[in-house]
This record gives sequence, C-alpha cells and structure tokens, in this order.
Amino acid sequence: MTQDVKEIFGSPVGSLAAKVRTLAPSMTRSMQRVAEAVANDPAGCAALTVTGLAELTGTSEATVVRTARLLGYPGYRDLRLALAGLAAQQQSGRAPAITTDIAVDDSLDDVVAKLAYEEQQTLADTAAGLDTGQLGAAVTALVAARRTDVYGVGASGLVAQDLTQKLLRIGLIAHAHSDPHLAVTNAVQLRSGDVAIAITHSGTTGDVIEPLRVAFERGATTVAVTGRPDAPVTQYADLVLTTSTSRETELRPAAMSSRTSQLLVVDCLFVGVAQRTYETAAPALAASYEALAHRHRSASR
Amino acid sequence: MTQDVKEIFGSPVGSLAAKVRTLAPSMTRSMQRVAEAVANDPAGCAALTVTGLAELTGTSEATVVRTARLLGYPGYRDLRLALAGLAAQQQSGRAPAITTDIAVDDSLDDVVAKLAYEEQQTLADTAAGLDTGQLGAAVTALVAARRTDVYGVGASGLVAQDLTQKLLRIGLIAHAHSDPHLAVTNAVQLRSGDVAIAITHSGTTGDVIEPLRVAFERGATTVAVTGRPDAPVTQYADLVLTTSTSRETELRPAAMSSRTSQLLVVDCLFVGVAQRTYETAAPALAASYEALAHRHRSASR
DNA sequence: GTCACACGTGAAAGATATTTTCGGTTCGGT
DNA sequence: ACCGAACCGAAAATATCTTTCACGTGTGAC
Repeated sequence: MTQDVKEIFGSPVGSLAAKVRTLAPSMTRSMQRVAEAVANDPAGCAALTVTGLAELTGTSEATVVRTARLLGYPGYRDLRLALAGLAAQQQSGRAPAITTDIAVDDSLDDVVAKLAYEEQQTLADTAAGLDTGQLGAAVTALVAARRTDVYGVGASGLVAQDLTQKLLRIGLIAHAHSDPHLAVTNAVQLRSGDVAIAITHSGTTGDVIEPLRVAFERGATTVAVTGRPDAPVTQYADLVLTTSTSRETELRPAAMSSRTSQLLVVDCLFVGVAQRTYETAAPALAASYEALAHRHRSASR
Repeated sequence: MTQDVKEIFGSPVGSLAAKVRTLAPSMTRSMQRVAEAVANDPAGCAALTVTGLAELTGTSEATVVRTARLLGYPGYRDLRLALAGLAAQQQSGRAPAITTDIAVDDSLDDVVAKLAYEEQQTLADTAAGLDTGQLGAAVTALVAARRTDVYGVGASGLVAQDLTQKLLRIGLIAHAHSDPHLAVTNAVQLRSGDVAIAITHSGTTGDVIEPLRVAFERGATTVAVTGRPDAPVTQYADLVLTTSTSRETELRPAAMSSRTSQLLVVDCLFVGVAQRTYETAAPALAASYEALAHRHRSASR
C-alpha cells in the first residue's frame, strides 16, 4: 500500500534538493544521475513513468526505484506524488508576481489572470473601506422605506438596475432611473421615510446628483454610493457608502473596477435587507425562483 | 504517455473544486460520489489507488476512471498527481477556512467579509476554468463582425448590456436584447460573419436559446456564456465560454455569483477586442471619456 | 400496463506501470 | 591474473490502471 500522505508531505518538501545533496556521496553513479534529474526538474520528472525517467537518465527502472528508496520513499510511485506536490508549490510560489497593467501584446492568458487579479483586489479594497455603520443605517432605511428610487447612468445605471431587481425579488418597492428627467420627476414624489440612492463613481455626475438633491430636499433618506467621499454628490447624501478607486489603465477603464466595487456594495445592501426581512424575503426568493422554472428548458440530463 | 505536466499544473490547481461544481450536474450518481470525495479530501484521495478510492466511495474502478476523465484528466493516474499537487498547496498556504455561508444573524461586518470572499473565489474559479482558446476565437469573431447581438434576460440581461456598452465605446456595432421577441426578430437579420452571444447561467433559458438558435441557423458565429457547458444552449453555440458555478445559499442566490463570473468573462472579451483593435480602440475610449466630461460637475476640491 | 430501449454500473479481462529477481559486468584488491 | 563485492539492467512478477462487456434499472412509448 502507499505511504501515508501525511508522511509524504509532513517532512518539508523543499528539503528534497538538500536530501539529494546529503545522500549523493552514498549513491552510485547511476543513482546520482537519477537524483540529479529529479532535483533539477521536479515538475518534468513528475510527468515521467519509471521507464521514462530511466531512459532520460540512461539507466534502468531498477535504478530509479532504488534511488526513490534511498530518498526515503517506499517506491517510485510515491516519489512521483511528492514531486507533483513540489512542482505545485513552486508554481504557487511565484504566482503573485504579476504586473497588473495590461499591455497591448499580453496573451489572453495574461489578460484573464490580470483582470481576475485586479477585480479581486478591488473587492478586497472595497470590503476594507466599507463603513458598516453607514451600511447598517442604509439597510435600516431601506427596510422601513415606503419606496426606494435608485439613480445611476452609464455603467452605474446597470448597477442601479441590479439593485432594484434584487430588492423587488424580496418584496420591496424599488425603481431604477437612468433617464435624468424621469429621475427628477420621480424624485419629487418622494417624502420622508422613502429612500433615494445615487450611484456614481466620480461623484460628480450631474444627472445623478440632481435627482438626489430633489429627494434630499423632499425629506427622503438619501444614500450616495461613490468612490469619492468628498465629491459634490455627498452634499445631498445622508449616508455615504464608499466604493474603491483603483488605478485605471488605458485598456482597463475606470468603469470596470468601479462596477465591481459598486456591485459588492449593492450586494451587501441586499443581503443586509434580506437578513432583516428574512421572514418575508426567504419565501419571496423561493417564489420568484419557482415562477421562472417554466421558462427553462429541461437540461440535457 | 502521461499528460504533460504543464497542463496539469498550468491552470491553477484550486480550480478543481470549481470544476467539480461545474460538472457535477452532468455526472451520474456514482460519479458524483467520487467527485465529492475528491473535492472534500484531495490529500486523502491522493494516497489511494483506484481500487482504494472505488471502495471508499462504494463504487467500481471503472467509475473512478470515468470521473477522472470527466474532470479533464487522461486517467486516474493523472488525477492523482494533480491531487497530490493540490494537497501540497493546501498545506503551504493555510486554508482560509471561513464558513462562507451567510447566516441570518451574521453581523454586517461578517456579511461584507463573506460576500467579498465569495466573489473573490468566484473570480478565481472563473479565471481558472476559462478556455482561452475559445475566448480567443470569440475575440477574433467579434473583431471581424459586421454587427454583434447579445442576448440575456434577468440578471444576465444587465451583463449583456454591460458588454454592449463597452463594445460600442470602442467603435463596434453591438446591441443587447432582453426582449425575447425583439431578440428573435433581430437575430433573423444576422448572417455569416456576424456574432451572436447568449448569456445564461443555467444554459436552459428558452428566451435566450431561441434567438441564438436563429442566429446559428442564419450562419452567424454564435457564442454561449454559460455555467453549464453541456446545457441545451450549447447546441447552437460555435463557441462556449464557461462561467463558474458556486454553491448558492438561501441568502445568496445563484444570480449573484453568476453575475460576477459573467462580468469577468465579458471584461475579458472586451479587453481582448480592445487589444486587437488598439489603433482605433484607444482613441475611441479617450474620445468617449472626453464627451462625458461636461456632464460632470467640478469636484468640491 | 407492458414492452423496448437507453443508460448507468460494476465484474472481470486486458494493458500498462512498478517492483523484484537474478545473472552479467565492472572494478578494486590480492 | 584471479577473486569478491558492489553495481547495474533485462526480464519476470506483481501491482495498478484501463477497457470491455453484460447485467440491472429506470424511463418513455404504445
């Protein structure tokens, strides 16, 4: 049977090269060749069978097995598993060395990796910078609101729609407005106890500030979701939820990272509200799921 | 011969759990048991032979091999190697071990942390599972397309809009359709050389499949962005971009993580296209930025 | 309700990889 | 040169992995 995996990985795997050096003197010439190959290219050797490694080193299977034994493994099979582990560690070790700027000549693999990395970074930043006090206050206001209006244009408009879609699904009355005129005319209808949320990365988007100002003056609880906590929009905001502002590059416009950040904030709002209204939210979510079922074709299996 | 080691470790090993989730629906009961065992205890399974794992899961060797194949390895031997690598990685980088499930009585701090963590996880999984070959082909098709239609309803509709917004900004002709009827009537206009993209997490949304089918039959290049690579929608897709499928909980509907995943894919498409058309894309981006400037109020400081 | 069919499944045969055995070879000492 | 011991690899033996195939089960059509 195979050696217990704890023993394989329990002893520092990085010590393999060291072990080779220590034991080299007590090895025969052929075995040294095998050990050397293993120490130099663990990943490559992990891909080889006994026969393969024997051929590569110009030796025989028997020698390979003998070497594996000398290195402390029950057989070649286990040495190979350890090598695979070592290779994986080496890989992960040099992972974080990404230049995050996306260049024109980057391969698609790089693009995917860098984008994913950047967005992860954005999420971490946002989570770290989010004021849960403000967030809690916003949730409280939403739960109590008669109705909620959400303003956002451009990319932020989609975030606004995302939020309203979700709030509607748990029984709240929410509307998203991308049209500045309609937004203002609707804002006029708001009154104390209602909630208005403005989503703008720059915090300077007039089309969004204007309706928020109106809502503010009508006495509604106003919330600004912005990357600039000192921007004009916050003048009319009772509560400010700060999104993260990450460096933008030529190929990665600000809209991309701000969207990620805004969505996280919006998700937090949603989950916060869902928690507080669990009694009604849970069945509502289940019901909306059910209602959609018939619009899906049966899966292939 | 054994699979090239670069392929085993080239893609982040952490993707295994994600792959299991993605493929689980298309698995048979026995295979699911095996996949589950592997996902839950990679280290333990790495120590087992086919027979051992078959006994542990109460199945047969054949089933174990079949599962390994489904997960993308040539056979059990290679899966085992990958598991050893995974185990080693887990050892070195201590597992975050957060209970990611969001409970009703979690504090807002917990909610923020868990949501951010889950979304980060989703991004990593998506990046790991994305086929850059398919992605590249999709980019090529987009660059050459006379026009591009994007279909998506519900939450995916917002992603569709996000994509078209961005493509428009770099001079491509793209439309998003959330209305199934309009989508179909527009799809009829497509012809060879055009591109149609369907975005659906489940891959079974009839409202989105139908226009894609029409586009497919008209000879357009069709792309499916879905979490289920074996779903009905892929029947009519020349190219499939797989989004990640993460566990959904009561307070965190699937729509939330699929949206994150879909957005990453869409961003990758966008950046890929922007790279290829850099000469025109860069000035176009700058110009659209300029055009919006006058809609922003000057910052307070 | 019953039949036919397709699918999932595991037992066992077949193929491959690993380990062991064993005899030939080399090299140092006498 | 001869002897012996250690080294080495070919090939047999074993373990492991893969494939095949037939059986059971459930499902849809009639």
